[in-house]
Amino acid sequence: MVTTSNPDRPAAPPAPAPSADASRAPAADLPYLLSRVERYVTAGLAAALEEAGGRLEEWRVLALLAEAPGRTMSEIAEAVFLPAPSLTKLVDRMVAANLLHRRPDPADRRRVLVHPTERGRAQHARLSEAAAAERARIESLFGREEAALLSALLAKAAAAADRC
Amino acid sequence: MVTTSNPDRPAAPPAPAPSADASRAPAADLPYLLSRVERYVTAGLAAALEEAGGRLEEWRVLALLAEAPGRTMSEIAEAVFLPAPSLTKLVDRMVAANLLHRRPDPADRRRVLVHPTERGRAQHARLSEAAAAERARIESLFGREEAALLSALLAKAAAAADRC
DNA sequence: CATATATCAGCTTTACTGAGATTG
DNA sequence: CCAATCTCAGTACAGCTGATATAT
Repeated sequence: MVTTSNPDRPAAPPAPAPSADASRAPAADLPYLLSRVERYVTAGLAAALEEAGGRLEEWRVLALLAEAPGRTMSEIAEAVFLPAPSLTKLVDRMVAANLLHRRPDPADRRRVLVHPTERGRAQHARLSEAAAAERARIESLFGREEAALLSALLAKAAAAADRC
Repeated sequence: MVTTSNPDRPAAPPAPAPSADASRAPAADLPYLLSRVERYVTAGLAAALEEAGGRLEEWRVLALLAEAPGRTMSEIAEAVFLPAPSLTKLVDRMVAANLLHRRPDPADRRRVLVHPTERGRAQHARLSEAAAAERARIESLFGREEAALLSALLAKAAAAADRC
């Protein structure tokens, strides 16, 4: 060990400061916890979808269009957390795979409306099974009531963020 | 093009299905809401830190080491959500900027223990001011009680995930 | 000898940026 | 003429994978 006369050791590694105010500690603040839980949940969902033969972003696009077909590229990009150029490439691939097709918006021909194909809907149904199973696993892990409360709080937070 | 008699139009774009069970809708499920709120909060935090002259990952490393200096690369990587090779490069840059220094672990010389320098601690203090201001903004936007409840639920969820 | 830690190196993917084309 | 939408091209950065060096 030697300890090398190092003055930088105010806390033990496993339990840093349980008595002090936890609002200062990175492990307890809201942004950090959000990132940590989001990473865990998203990684699990991505793994479940991968095992079912799809990708997370692909499933998000299909789920959005299953809910309401005919969205513009801008709307889709915002909803699936992708920058516009990245979404263009993703949709290119999904069109090539016969999961989507593009159609110019008759009301504003600058826009392109994206629709799922028959195969896209089938893929969405297949992937949604895997997603539902994973969601059930997460809810059971977190606790049904806690998960429901968490969703409600996050929905309120998202709405507040949308209002700016 | 050619309209091609396409039967793909089951729902209207603006209000898809307000009466049906919302558990199926992507906009209401836990993984999606987590990602959405996490993106918003993280983007705001990153912007605040950028304005204060730092980067998000850099601040996370400094905050972790302020709490408990002398962590290994593996521990840091896990805590700041970076793959090991990326963290190596980040620590390289921070060492070059005189924010950190590496020291071989005397107890296990495969390991490297990373410590903040004086300048690193000063940078951490500076960035933490910006982070605290942004956190206060978020808590006020979400509501103090809601934010506190959200943090508590996320902490429980993170603990459950850690237990596997 | 097998395992763990950290780094390196090559490849791939993605994001970012600014430009261009089309339409409103 | 200006703004908005989408796409494209070029650059830079990050991630992934496997390999390497060192130490346990």
